[in-house]
Amino acid sequence: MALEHAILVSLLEKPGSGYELARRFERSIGYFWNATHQQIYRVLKRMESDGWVDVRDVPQQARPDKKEYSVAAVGRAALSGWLHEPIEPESVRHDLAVKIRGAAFDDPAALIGEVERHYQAHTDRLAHYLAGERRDFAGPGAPGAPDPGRELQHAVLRGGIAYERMMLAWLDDVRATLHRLAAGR
Amino acid sequence: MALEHAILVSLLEKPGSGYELARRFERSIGYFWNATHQQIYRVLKRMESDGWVDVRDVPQQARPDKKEYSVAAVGRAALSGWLHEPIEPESVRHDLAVKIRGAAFDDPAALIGEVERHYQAHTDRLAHYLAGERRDFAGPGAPGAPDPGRELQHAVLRGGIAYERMMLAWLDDVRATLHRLAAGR
DNA sequence: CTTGTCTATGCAACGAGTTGCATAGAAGGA
DNA sequence: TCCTTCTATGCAACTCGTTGCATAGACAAG
Repeated sequence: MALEHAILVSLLEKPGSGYELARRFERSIGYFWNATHQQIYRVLKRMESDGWVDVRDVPQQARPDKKEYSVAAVGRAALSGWLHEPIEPESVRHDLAVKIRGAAFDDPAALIGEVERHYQAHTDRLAHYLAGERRDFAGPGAPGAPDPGRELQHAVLRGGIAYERMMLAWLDDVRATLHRLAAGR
Repeated sequence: MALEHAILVSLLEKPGSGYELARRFERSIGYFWNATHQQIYRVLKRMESDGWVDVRDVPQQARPDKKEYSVAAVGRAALSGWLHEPIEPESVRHDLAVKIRGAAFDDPAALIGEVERHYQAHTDRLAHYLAGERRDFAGPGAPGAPDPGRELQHAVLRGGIAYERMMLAWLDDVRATLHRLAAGR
């Protein structure tokens, strides 16, 4: 399991509450790792009792008080340990691929709308990534030594961009295939 | 949940036992959907009691008897229903992306070996896909009307190939970034 | 001759992840 | 004024998925 490690990374980048983490997972981080607030709260509790994170009560006006979490030494060590052990071939789950193969036993043309919806969703996501890239990684970076955090975040973002572009090309291919099958019946 | 639907598609393509399904999930299908034999057996039980699949006892010599499952009318209808309802933005989980961002708080250079291992794994997978493509989709196809099943399986395979190529390019990019960071310290 | 692998199915226990619900004050729109 | 949304945390119940183990005959390698 790596949700705890994803949380550690996110908290190292910037400490925050469970709620804030959930929002980050919805936005930036959620594009390569997602989790609901329930999961995050539960895991944070465990991480706290294991001494991986420290908590600090932050009173607020005009909104509920929050608990701000930050990474403790033990958590940093745990992350380091995880980083040094190999991980394996991520298990993939592409619902759409199952649907496409399933369409052979149903009406292939009925999938065209679905594929177009996905095309649109990936177009939006790509635009969002590109906007983020322009915003955060436009200039040549600060003078002097490169900031590893910034460089690595950019590398992950470039992966997201490459993924979306690949998906768009493939979805276009799939759409053409579905049209061809619909025409040739 | 769509494991049941993945099983339906696989059984429509070819009826088989739980064991055989598990092997298919390890091989071809498993590249875009994975499941262990336990999960498959449990889900098959439920699908059977729901009338989605039919079972047939097949005695064998020199090996244990098996139960061959095939899709029943109810299962076909269930699949059709699922195919017609929209599915949503697959939740992605890229352990490696978490590791890369985490490396900023540890030693980036220590990740180079890991990235190279993944590069090798994706290279192997790409070779496997390409071999499958040559084997199954080399010729111009049977004369006359195109076979939807064949066409759609090929479209999914092209997706796998595009994915692996994208991953290889990105991993190369990541490796270069890590080298750059390791040098500039 | 023993050990290991392959086929084939399954139970039990656990951990991961989802869904529904509850609370509660502040702010903004119909 | 009422309804919804946002912030913030959490419980309870459930389903999904993984891991370890068990059985058992056939066959191949050491």
